[in-house]
Amino acid sequence: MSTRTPTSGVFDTETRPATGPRVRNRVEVGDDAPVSISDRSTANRSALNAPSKSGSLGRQVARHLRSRIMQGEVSPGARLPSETEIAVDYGVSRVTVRTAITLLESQGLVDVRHGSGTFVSDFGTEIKAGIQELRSITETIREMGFTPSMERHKGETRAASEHESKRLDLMPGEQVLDLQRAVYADGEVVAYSFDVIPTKTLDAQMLERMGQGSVFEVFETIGITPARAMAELHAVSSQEIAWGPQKPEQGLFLLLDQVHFDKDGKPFMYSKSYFVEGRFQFVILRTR
Amino acid sequence: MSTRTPTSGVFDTETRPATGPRVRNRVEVGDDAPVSISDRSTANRSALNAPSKSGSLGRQVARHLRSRIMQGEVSPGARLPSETEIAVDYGVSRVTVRTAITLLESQGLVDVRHGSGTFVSDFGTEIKAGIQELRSITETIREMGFTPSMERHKGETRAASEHESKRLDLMPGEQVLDLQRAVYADGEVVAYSFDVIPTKTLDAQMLERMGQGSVFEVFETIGITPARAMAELHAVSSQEIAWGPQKPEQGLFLLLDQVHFDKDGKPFMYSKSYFVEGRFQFVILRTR
DNA sequence: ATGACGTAAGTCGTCCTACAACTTTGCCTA
DNA sequence: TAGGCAAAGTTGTAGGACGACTTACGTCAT
Repeated sequence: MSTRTPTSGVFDTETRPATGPRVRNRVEVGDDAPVSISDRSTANRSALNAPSKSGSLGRQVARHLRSRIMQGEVSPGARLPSETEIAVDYGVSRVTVRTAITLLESQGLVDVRHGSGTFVSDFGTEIKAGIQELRSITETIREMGFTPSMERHKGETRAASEHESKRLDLMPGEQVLDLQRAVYADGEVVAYSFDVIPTKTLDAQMLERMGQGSVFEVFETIGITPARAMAELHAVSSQEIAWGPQKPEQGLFLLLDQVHFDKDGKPFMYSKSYFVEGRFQFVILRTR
Repeated sequence: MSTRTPTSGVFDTETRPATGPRVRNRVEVGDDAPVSISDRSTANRSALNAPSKSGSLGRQVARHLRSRIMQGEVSPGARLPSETEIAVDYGVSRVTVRTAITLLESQGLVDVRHGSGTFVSDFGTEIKAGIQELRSITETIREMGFTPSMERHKGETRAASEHESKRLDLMPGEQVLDLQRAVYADGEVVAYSFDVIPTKTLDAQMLERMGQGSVFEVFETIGITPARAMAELHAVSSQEIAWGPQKPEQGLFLLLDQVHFDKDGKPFMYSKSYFVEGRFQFVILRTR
């Protein structure tokens, strides 16, 4: 056996913080001969069924490992089980585990050291507000522990401008939904959002719902899944952007100018998000 | 043989745009038995020696593939050679090629489709100024096709401020090198760089060289390799930042406020880079 | 001639086994 | 006690094999 006894079982580390009750998943695999050293073996194979059905096996494992790390099952700086252990745990090959870990490493979440092990990055868990991960503003606000809300300032259909139709790959003069909203976190305005959405793929009912809740939720109901976004960053100083009683005095914003693409590479939304400087912290983990 | 003849040899694709003269790398390996079907075999194995000596083999291959893609050897949307072909070409195993491609995929540079092939992302090549990849400003400028240059405005040692010593994990009052420089691209100022470097790990000679060329090159000579940077983004409007004849009038900047860490997680530099709004395009590819 | 279908080839995804390179620990020796 | 050596553990790379998926092409019935 190990002479170092670093981490023995299924993600329990010596420096583990107070974690919630470990959910033991029933083993319902049954295809390969179970190694079954004791109870704790191929325990997480079944866990890959639930919400992470999509994508390759490696991606599924990556997603699952990621959520476990984010939930604090392993404290930053602590070592993960060896690749072999994880492979046995999930009932997959070591190759699959490696692709998963490579993915996590490229996201800056873990730190792989040759001959030593894979460690949870010291920052890793802080990057929740990171830009590079594609998630909606409200989602990000919620993850940061605030309560997000929206106020619709404008919502009408009009012809797309030349610039917009170029970005969205539209014919000139095509109709778009012009959505202007203020984004709040705990009642304080943090951003002004200007979204432009082609109406050709939407019916009247959809148009109405767009104004209300999360835009992305509506897209999901019609089978459009955001896969990528091409974003530009700019500093903007202007009095023409904000409105309302909480309009910031100095008019200084960080602009996220981006086009959203679905999984087929088709653009489906063009949005300009003006973040009030100082109210919203953008953190990026840059890696080699 | 292939009945489809998609791409045959070493990265030549049917839809390739007008690329510059293909630089054929001399084969100067000599350690492993050359397969040598003709000229075009294990051609790129040697290419991994030159500037990309560091990191695992997979990373080296990734770096090399990346530069080839960036140079336009394959046009966006076109297919890369199969993993097997690339493996033979570089004289490495398919496993290594896969880790390389996984890396490129996570950076949004390529798009892997099961059963079909690996394709260069439509955006991919536009991300040259991407933030998430950790590279020096001068390096980025050079990759964009401009000629970078620097002008040192200030370079003196002083005691670290409280804020700086907190970021750099220093004792209060410790000495730091305060470096203030203007960054030019083709003679036009694009950024103002404020770097703070603890002097305890540097001797007098190093301090002098810091002001001259690339800061990162000096760090490399003393064995410090930048591995990560934790960056914050801000919009700044101020007249106190720039200097010189090209000082921008409106004083609007995009601030990249970042701490650099080496591979051991130790901070070794704190820098504020003020990019003149409009002169430098920040593009981020956001992925799920 | 044309359209649907099956087939075959190509490519990525996963698995297995083995070994090399590296790191850490701990014991052994001088 | 200090130094070095050996062993065990871990990640990196290799080679071969097969499954899953995609695409092009030829065949066959209409």
